[in-house]
Amino acid sequence: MEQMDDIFSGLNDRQSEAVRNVDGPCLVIAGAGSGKTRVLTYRIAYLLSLGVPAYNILALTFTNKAAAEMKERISRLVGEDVARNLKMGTFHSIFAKILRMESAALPGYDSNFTILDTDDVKKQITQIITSLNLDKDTYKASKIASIISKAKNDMILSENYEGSSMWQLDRMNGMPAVASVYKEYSQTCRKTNSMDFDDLLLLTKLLFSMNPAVLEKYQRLFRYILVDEYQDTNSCQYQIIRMLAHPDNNLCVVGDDAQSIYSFRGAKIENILNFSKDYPSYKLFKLEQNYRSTQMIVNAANSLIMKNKRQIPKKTFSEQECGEKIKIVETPTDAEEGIRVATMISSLIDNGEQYSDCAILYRTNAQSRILEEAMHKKRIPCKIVKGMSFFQRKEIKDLVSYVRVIINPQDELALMRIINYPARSIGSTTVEKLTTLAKNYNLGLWDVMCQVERTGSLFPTATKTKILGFVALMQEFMASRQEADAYSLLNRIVEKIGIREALQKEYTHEEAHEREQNILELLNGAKEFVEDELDPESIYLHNYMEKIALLTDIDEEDTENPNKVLLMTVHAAKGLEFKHCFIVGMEENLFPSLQVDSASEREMEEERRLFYVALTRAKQTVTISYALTRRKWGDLIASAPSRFLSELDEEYVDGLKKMSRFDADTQSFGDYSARQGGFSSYGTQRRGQTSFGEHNSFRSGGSFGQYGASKPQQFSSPTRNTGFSSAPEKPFAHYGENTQKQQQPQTIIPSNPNDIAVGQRVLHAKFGVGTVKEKMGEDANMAVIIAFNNWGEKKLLLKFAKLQIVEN
DNA sequence: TATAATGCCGCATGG
DNA sequence: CGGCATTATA
Repeated sequence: MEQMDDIFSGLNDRQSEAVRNVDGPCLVIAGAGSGKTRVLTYRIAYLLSLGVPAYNILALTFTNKAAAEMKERISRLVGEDVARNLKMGTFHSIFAKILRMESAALPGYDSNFTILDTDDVKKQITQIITSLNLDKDTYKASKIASIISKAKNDMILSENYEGSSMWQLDRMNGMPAVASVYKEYSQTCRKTNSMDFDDLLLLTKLLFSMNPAVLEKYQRLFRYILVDEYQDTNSCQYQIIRMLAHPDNNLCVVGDDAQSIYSFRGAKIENILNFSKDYPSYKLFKLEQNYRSTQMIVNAANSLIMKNKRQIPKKTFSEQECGEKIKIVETPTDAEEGIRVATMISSLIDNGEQYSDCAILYRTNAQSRILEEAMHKKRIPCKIVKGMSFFQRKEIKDLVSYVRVIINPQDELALMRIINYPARSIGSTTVEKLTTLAKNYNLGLWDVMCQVERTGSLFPTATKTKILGFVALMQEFMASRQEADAYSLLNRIVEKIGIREALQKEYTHEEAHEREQNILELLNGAKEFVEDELDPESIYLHNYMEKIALLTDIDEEDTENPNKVLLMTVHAAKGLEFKHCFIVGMEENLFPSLQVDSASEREMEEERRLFYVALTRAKQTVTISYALTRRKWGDLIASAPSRFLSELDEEYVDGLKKMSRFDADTQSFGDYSARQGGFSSYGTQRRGQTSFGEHNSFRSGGSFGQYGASKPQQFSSPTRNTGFSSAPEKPFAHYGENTQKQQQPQTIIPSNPNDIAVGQRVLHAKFGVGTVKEKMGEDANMAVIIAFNNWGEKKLLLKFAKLQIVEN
């Protein structure tokens, strides 16, 4: 216990209470940078010190990174020997292990099931859509995949899908056959002994709810449960936790509702908001002191997040230095934005900072390329985190597919991938015949291949020989998978199938070399895995596969120069911290994303939380930038500053005032377009998105004043420099109305703009009724300032505003 | 059957 | 623009 006293001396009072309170339900609201991981690890150490066996403690995280960090920190506290026995890992990995153990209770599955990644799922669904003769334009695989995923997150099984509200929605959207695709997909998964990521959760939920004895076994095993990032749990995870914690409810959930950013994959912020209802005897601990960021950053972030209505009240604060104000930077183009950021980083370096002190955060991965280019231009070493995941690379997927088939021969996605790669003359006609046979005899593709001798004269002898040769090759691997360790077997596979030779043939020298390096890296990973594994029973290929199936990236920092600027999405940055953060692309239709429905408060609040996450990654400085124009699919489009910028309290921000107003008088936007010269060229218009060119239109939502109508708009005037209204004098003066009233768009019969006069009462689709205060500019640039009842004064361009004169 | 050429479509966010 | 799937051609 003396050791424990030391531990407590490193904690503040709140943290210490949260650590000591081990019995019963407990909710720890951990603000950004408040020492969340510290509390979790110390709590586990404390439990161990009380005599709770390690194997009785279950700790669930969302990311491998978080799990690894926690493992390491606990090992340091209690030693590796003890820490090894903790049940700690991501939801997906822990549940996958349980499902393998209990596969006997899962109809259709055995313990060797394959875990499908998103690409596999899409491929599988594409096949099903084709086989059901559905129109692949109406039924887009990615869309269907996300519908099915959503159904699974909401625990709607394929057999119950028909008649559900989702099914009704499909019908309204002209996709009544999603139900059949879902059914067929589930059957295929079972037939091929495969599960997707959602199944790992859903099937665990089903396993427990349908097998009380199994559930009880795990309830007894997991006597103390800790859940990290509870605000990101979905319905499935929530239910499983609830079941497992029963009846003692020694459940400690840690999270921050202000950082809930995963609703797109089913996370329900209600889970954390309603914890008190689910567990009335719960204890609440709020960690509100931020040890990471300057006061300026914490205050600015608070000023933003207070705009969200749905949240647990808390006041985070910092006792660090006051710090510099947040800087806002405007550039004419996205390319220049990158250069500006690079220049700023260079001057930080000149002042003695390290590259690794800096991170560039963006909303979408698509932004990474141009930033990377800018870094290269300015000779700044950088690394894109998760640009393309290691395991997504073609050569790795190919090799992994061999492993998948060796472990699970029913895995047809993998089998199809490798059946003729590297080329072995089993072409598409042959494969087609084989799949037809499989269908007719209701067998797996692999089974048919094994029995190809019995197919009479269907195949030429040469073809039969090829097939049998492949079968023999694979069987040889299968036979040794319990004997040879993962590394030696993988090595043998690489040699025998001749994948390196195939790469040499396929690609140029350099590219082939790079791809070979990736293969070698996978081999190295396997070698490390085998060497590090202490349990001699867990060094086999399926053990390694289990590990990598749930990995999305590989750590390669150890050997390389770690002093690099990191580029990543805000989502990827969650949980990390950097001395200097550059948040780029802070524009309407990018951040907040184009995809979010401006009218949906729920979605907008999540975007705001995402911005909050971005801000709170920084320890010392935050620089936010946006570009006035941006290339998308090669087309130039206009952007307006993000509405979130105006939501930051001016007190903590530099540059808010200087932001581009685009108003008629300054001609600022016109200047840019002239200088860029790009606007006058002809672009193409696709799918309702407009680019500069034939319509000289732009899809920006306009400025703060107009953001209610921020979806891409099409304007038909050749002048574009005045397409934005000016920012309101007091950006937040009318905030309350903005978020609280979801006004129904009103039907507007636009009056002749020439009839609009000062003093007149007018109706606007978004802003409702207001009085015309001032009329300015001339002709096409004619603008009016209108005082709206609920939205304050707005400056609108007459030709776009669609105003209806209201008779008094 | 293998490779080159063309065409289409995508940009959320991730385990 | 760039990746991937389908088609054209040898």
